[in-house]
Formats: sequence, structure tokens, C-alpha cells
Amino acid sequence: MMVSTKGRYALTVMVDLARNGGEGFVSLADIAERQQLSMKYLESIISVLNKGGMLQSLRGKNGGYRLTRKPADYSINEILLLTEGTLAPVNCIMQDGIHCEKAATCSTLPLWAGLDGIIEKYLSNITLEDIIEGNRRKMLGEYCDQCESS
Amino acid sequence: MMVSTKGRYALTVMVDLARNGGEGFVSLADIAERQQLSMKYLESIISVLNKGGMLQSLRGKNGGYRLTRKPADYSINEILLLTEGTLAPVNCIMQDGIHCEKAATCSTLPLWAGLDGIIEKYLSNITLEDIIEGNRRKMLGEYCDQCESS
DNA sequence: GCAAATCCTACCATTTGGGTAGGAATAAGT
DNA sequence: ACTTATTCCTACCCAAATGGTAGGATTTGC
Repeated sequence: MMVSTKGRYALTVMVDLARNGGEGFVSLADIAERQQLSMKYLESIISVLNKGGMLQSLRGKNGGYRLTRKPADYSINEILLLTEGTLAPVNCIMQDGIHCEKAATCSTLPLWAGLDGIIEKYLSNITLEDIIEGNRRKMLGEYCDQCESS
Repeated sequence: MMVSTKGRYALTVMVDLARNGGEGFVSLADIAERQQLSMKYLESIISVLNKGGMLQSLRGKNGGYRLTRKPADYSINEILLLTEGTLAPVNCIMQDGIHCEKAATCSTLPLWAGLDGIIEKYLSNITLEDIIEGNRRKMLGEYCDQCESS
């Protein structure tokens, strides 16, 4: 995968809802305004999140969207997986087990499988809450120059 | 990144050269035949590898290509970086330090930076030799069901 | 019934991916 | 010197994905 704007904006929307969704419903217009993104484009993205069961919606006046779970119960992996379709770094790695005909003898396949594994592990371990809390240690790990190394 | 055929085929070519390049030069026709890939397409890919200093070439009859270093001295990261341009998982992470104008306040940026970090670390640690030796433990790590867990 | 919101369908321009085609330059062997 | 096998170079091309926009239908609160 290269995570496209679709996935990135989806995450941005989820983070905005986690931050600003306290009680009621949050309108997409508000989110778009805060995040300075096209509301029309966000519309198509949030629709995927909604159909995927990531949030609740309410139509009509004073309507909008809200999360159905606590931020800590959303992994980044599931959000991106829903909007991007797949997070595999190469086409050789398919979600449905469909695979290349050369797979059996391909010497580079273990590399791609390993890469896919570490990506999924990393993204599954981080939650919406980590992002709104700014948990740099968990996100950046050894690459965090502000985290103590202890 | 999603690693495209360009990067994957580049790696395939390098692996083929590492395996079959014993003494002399290996022609692209031989590589294409062995790997069952379009020679014309490989031509454009190997040209990038050549200009990037990853191998030596010899024109004319009995010409071809050969590696300039030992397989253990090629990291997968440098091979893919050369052919793909970037391995960053999102456009927010640029190679030249150019970045999004919202970067300073973006709460998701540490996530992308962290993801980029683990990908680079993984690919930098694996070499051509690991691939030709089939070092599953190193490539698959905990995802390797044939490796003992000790 | 009006206003504010989501929902739905269609369209579209640009970039990227994944190649193909044709020929020029070079080098080895005879 | 000629032939043949090879790399090198430039140009082109089609399909799919990316990153949106447009317009209207539907629902709900007041």
C-alpha cells in the first residue's frame, strides 16, 4: 500500500470525531471546516466509514456523525483497512488468499510477507486514543527523539 | 508505498544475478527467460539499477550484467529505494524534507513517521544474501510457522 | 413548511502503472 | 570487414487508480 488521501482523510475524520464528539452528533460541515478539507470529498469517505460500522449517523437538522465506541477501541489498522481495501505493500499479498501462480517457488515472497506482517502489527497496535493523546513513544518508538530511551 | 512491479522485478533481477552471476556477465535475455518476464520491460528497469551503480554492464556480444558487490552487501532497502523513488507509505513523508504545510499541528504525522521508520528498518536489515539463502527467520520473524520459536 | 443535514449517483481530469516499439551504438568472433 | 549478439536510448500507449466535483433526493428538527 501507499496510503492515499482516502485513508488519511478517513483517519483525520475519526480523530476529529474522537476529539469533538463528546455528546451529540457532529456535522460533516464542521469537520471539513476544522480540518480544511473538501466537504464533498469527505462525504464519500465518511460514507464508507458509516457503512463499515465505524460510526453512527443522524440525518436532518442537527444531524451528523458520532463514534460508536471509545477511541481506545478503534485500531488504526481497521480504519485504514476499511477505506483502503488492503494495506499489503505488494500485489503478491492478497487479502483473500488469492495469489501469484509463481508463489510456490518465489524466493522474494517471504520478504513481502514479512513486510506485510510488520506493517499490520504496527497499525493494529495503535488506537485512535494513542493519536489524540499524542502517544509519541508508541507511534515513533526508537525514532522519537523526544522520548527518553529508558 | 505500494511496491510496484518495477521494484519487484528489480529485486528479482538482482536475485537472479546473485544466483547466476558467478563469474562472467549475464545477459538480460537469459534473466527474462528464467524469470518469465518481458525482456523489454526489464530493460528499462535494469537501466535504473545500472545508472544507480548497483551493477556493471558490458555491451556487445557476450555482454550482459553482473553485480559489483557481494550479495550480503546489498540491502533490499537501497534496491527498492533506487527503483521506486521512495518507500514512504504516505505522501506526507518526503525524502527531501519537503512536507505538508499542516505538519506542525498534524496529530497523525507521528503515526506515518513511525510506520515509515519500521518499514525502512525492516528493509535495511535484509540483504540479497538473505533472500538467496532463504533466511525465513529473518524475513518472516514471528510470522514464520516453520521457524522454531526459540 | 423551511432549513440543515445526510445520502446517492454520476461524472471527470490528471497521474501512475505497466508495459511496447524501433532503432542506434558497441563489442566479440570469424 | 562483416555478422551477430548484446546493451542503450527515445518515444509512445492503454488501462486503472487517484482525487476530486456536481446536482439533486431524502430525512429530520423546529
